[in-house]
Amino acid sequence: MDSSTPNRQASRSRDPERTKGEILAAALAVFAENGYDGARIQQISHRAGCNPRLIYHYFGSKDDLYLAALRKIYAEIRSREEDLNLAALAPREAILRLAEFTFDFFDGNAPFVSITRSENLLGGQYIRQLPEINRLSNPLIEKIAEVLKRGEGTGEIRPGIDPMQLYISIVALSAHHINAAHTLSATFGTDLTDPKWRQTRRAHVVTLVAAAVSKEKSQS
Amino acid sequence: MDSSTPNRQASRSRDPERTKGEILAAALAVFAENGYDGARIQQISHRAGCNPRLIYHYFGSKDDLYLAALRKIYAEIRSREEDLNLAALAPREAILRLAEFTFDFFDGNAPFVSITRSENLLGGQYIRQLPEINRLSNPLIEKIAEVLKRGEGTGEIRPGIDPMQLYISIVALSAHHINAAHTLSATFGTDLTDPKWRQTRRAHVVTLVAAAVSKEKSQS
DNA sequence: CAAATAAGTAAACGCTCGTTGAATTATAAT
DNA sequence: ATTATAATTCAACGAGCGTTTACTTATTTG
Repeated sequence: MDSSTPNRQASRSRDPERTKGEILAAALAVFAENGYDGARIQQISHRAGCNPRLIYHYFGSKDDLYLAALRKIYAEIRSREEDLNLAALAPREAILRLAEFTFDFFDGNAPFVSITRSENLLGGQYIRQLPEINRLSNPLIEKIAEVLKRGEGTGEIRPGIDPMQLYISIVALSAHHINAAHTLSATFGTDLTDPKWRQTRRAHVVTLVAAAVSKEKSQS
Repeated sequence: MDSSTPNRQASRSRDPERTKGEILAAALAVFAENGYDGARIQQISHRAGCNPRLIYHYFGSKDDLYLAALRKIYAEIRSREEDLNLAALAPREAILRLAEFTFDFFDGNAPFVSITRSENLLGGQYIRQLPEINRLSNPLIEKIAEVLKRGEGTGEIRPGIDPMQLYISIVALSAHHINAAHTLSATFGTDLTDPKWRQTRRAHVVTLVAAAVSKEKSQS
């Protein structure tokens, strides 16, 4: 009706895909900043610039939205993982490249680290509903195993290193100072979020990994 | 016993110290299991076997109770830290002992790991109110620095290792598989909470730290 | 013993938040 | 245009939870 123009704010243009995407992106940010329990539906909808009702229209519930966010960040990791071409590198170089890649990935993806933290706080009850994550992660371990085996053959790499243990160690060294940045910063009186500190940390981690996998020269 | 002297013998129904202690212990467990937001006052009081009102009677608010729990777990770490006598050990042995100690400490203190996780999720807003934690942690770094310096002198330890970076690495290697047990278990299809796996992990971490700090034999 | 004080209880208030019913408006098809 | 469909909005419900008021009961003190 043109007789009574509603004076309310101009309504959103209709673009379900964009709205859906904006909700998911906002959810990712809010869940990352506040965790599952701390995140507010209102906050997410506000950040997405939409009505709270739309979240239920498109995603059903807070749980399902969280699941979608979880699925998204792991999909992103998966796609990045494929960029790694470990088989084409010399064994020792491959491990170092993996360490650098992993460090930089976490360093530039605070939401991933945060949501992972939240999910672990919840006892993994949501990630357990996403069986595809397991299927997509095993190939990486196999690639690492292949690199280690190759390195043992050439004598570059100390034998007996378990690929999954090594990868978890690389993840640990790359993620924990982000995961526990606030408590560690308070504990040691140093700002672990400072880019300079992160740079120093990166060098330390790479050096440590290099020393850990390199074969020692005939310890007598 | 003199009947006129105030006797501290506990009466079943009235024992403020015991009640206070039970509330704090219950709070620790519940905060650890559910995080700050997920923890329920009712749940804590039920676990403590007391009326919810008593939590406010003794601690004031949920925030203050959480602060008390946070203070308690760090006090426990502090007291255990003192058991370490790094200066009395050979440099390389001292580092390995520190790694073992740290690993075992986290392995046996799930509440500490969990509450630390919760605190980081909250942006460190509570630990920032406990400045004593910093004062009590710096001595450890200084001890590590002394050990590393000594090790450089004897040639046992590779020069140039930063003590805080090393300690954070040890913490990372010891804590991350606990912190992220659920997501990593789901990701790799392996139960990281299994005691056998933890045993394997322990050996891997110690070996890795040993290789990382040991001086390489004249790499040309 | 009587008064004072502290421990412990019962019940509800007020607010927040996830969620939903139902109306409204824009877009697409007939 | 008319109709159908789906996107969007509005307002409110109902449950849960931190917190508080007011009360009861035990212990201590003079």
